[in-house]
Amino acid sequence: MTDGSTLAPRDFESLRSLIIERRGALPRRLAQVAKYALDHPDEIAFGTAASIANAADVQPSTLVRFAHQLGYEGFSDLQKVFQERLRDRTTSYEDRLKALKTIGEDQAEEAALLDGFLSAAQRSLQDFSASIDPGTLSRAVNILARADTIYLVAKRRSYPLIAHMAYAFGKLRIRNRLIASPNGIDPEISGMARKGDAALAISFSPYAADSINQAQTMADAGVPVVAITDSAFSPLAACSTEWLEIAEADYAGFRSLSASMALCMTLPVAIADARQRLGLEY
Amino acid sequence: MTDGSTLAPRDFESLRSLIIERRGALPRRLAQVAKYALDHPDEIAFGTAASIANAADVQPSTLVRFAHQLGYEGFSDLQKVFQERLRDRTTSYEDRLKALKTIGEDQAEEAALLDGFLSAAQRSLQDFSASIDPGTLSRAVNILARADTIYLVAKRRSYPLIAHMAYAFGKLRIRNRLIASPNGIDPEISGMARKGDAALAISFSPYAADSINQAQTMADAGVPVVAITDSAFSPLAACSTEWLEIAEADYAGFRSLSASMALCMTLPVAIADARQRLGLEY
DNA sequence: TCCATTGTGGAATATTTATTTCATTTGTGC
DNA sequence: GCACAAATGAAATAAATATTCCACAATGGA
Repeated sequence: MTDGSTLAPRDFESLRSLIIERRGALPRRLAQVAKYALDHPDEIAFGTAASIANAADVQPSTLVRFAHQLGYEGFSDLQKVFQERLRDRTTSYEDRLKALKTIGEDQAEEAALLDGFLSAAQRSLQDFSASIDPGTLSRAVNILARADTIYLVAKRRSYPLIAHMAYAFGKLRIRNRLIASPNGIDPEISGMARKGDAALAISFSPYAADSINQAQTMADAGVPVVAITDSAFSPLAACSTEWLEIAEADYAGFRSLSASMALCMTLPVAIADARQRLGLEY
Repeated sequence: MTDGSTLAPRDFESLRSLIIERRGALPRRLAQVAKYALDHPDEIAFGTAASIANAADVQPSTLVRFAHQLGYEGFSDLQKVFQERLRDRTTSYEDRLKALKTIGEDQAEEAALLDGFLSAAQRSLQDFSASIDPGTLSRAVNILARADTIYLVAKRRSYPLIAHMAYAFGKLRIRNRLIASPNGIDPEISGMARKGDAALAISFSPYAADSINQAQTMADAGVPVVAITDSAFSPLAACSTEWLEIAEADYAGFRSLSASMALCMTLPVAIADARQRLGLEY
């Protein structure tokens, strides 16, 4: 049954090549399945043998034969490859891994790590790009564009993000106040926010208590809070006026910041744009 | 079983809202499933009741109850909604642009900006991944791994990067000193570096004079300097022992930080690894 | 503190789904 | 046109997966 000489590909791209290569030599029904599989990979990933067989106008048993022909244990085994493709619809791991093999032992260690972080970053970008809701983003920008002063809250892991925003806001001449005092007066600073201002808070699990407190303080004072966080159940989402969700991929125990960073670059520019459009100048 | 008053949502977004809305009123295990479902939608789409139950640390029957609670006929019915979400997930640029066209005028503005920053980030990652030299990276890690204290230099645009490194080094218990004093004693701090220490400096064009000076000071004191910069002609490259080149793509006047950030995540982990491998403990 | 109600784990059951088997058909070389 | 091998369809079987059921635990009100 299984074609001993050929190992079944475990990634979609190799499988694709294999199918294209074999296609000509395949009997009628199997060729029909081959065509269908390449034309409707999503169907293969989600469908059942019966539903796919029906859609491709063959018998379920033909699907199993097709899988065997390519060296898989069965149809389910083949199907997994199609599913993987959707799971990490992102980076072609192969190219990367192949590249890694060509360099020396000792160097490979570091390169592999870098690779891990690069692909986590890539994954984050892709996921975020697919999940962002333009309406929420638009409303968030609108809130911040109308603020007199924007108070910036983020600690620990999120701090680099807000540090960048403080920089960008500065360059764009947008009045802002970073709540990160070396002398411990953060609560007092957040206490200065008043109606007409707005706050931008960033916090990911495990949420820094200080961030939550400061955001809450400002929310209580009637200051609209825009939050960037990683879950609908984040305490930050609870006290915010609008919140943007980002789920970053992680690697080696550190979560990527790339998607968040892209968002943090967007906001200042979008706010500056909105102000110009609305004729708001501060 | 089925809650007659509520119709089960047939699209992911509605379902998502429904889950968020109901979450508070749900019993413990069901709430646990709710959280897991929103945090790992892909798992729900592809997994089996058993595998998901295991991952979410509940019983399969709980999944069925959860589905019933929301008005579905069973878990499989609920799962379909999660699958649909992936089926028509648009990933290609064209689809994305189409999507942009279908959303409102005002919202498109912000979405387009975000899209620009996201793709600049992606480009940076790709370019960097292709251009990095594993040998240089390896040597840089080696220098830093042997340092007693690592002095960190970066201002302005590069500051978020070094801020992250200070965080990561801290978590990994790697002694470091961030040269960013609120009271203006940066020159004095960089003067403290001595043989046995090392410096890590980041600067991109236009190079901040302070960064260059401080790096130079330490280099003069015989401290090895690892630099991250954007050109072979950077003044930072001139005074460094090893330097890593990163050319970030830019958009709307702001350069991406994603590739640099990935590198900045890699270094601390790589250094910690190298120390363990070499038996160096500080 | 007790009872009633709701929630939960785990095993039993039902259902769906993949796989194998086998009789029949189709194609190919002689 | 015959014999043989390969391919195919359809049904039987095996495996997997979802669902239900029930005993027990936790919770909240009297």
